[in-house]
Amino acid sequence: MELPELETFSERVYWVVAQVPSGAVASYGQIAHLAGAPRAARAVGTLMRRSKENGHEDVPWQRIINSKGAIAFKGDTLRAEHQVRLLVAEGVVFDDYSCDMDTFEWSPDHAYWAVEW
DNA sequence: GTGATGACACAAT
DNA sequence: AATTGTGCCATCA
Repeated sequence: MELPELETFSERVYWVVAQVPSGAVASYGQIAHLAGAPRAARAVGTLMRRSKENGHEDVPWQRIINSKGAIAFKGDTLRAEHQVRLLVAEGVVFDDYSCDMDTFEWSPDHAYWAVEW
């Protein structure tokens, strides 16, 4: 695949997230880093929450969790359970709203991840 | 332009 | 292990 030339941070984030394969997960911080803003993990969370209304209904938002391997918004039980269901269906093993990052965290394996946006 | 808001991350309790 | 405090930063109002 080719590295697209995306202007805005949000577009780059959505593109990176789209690269995460089924059966794997990635942290907000990892996505922020790959999108060129290493410390913008928090902003990535905002973008995942709003992905649908931003016109990115197809991005696998459910694969983005926090750095500890847990669902980020335990407050919203309904939504959290939905996310876990989706991930389990993809083969990720969850226990008490969290999974083992050593096993399931996505490892980007292409050289172009080193390029600068 | 300015300040408030989070699906974060990390260190210190 | 769980909670609290700080830093962060793209969005939104």
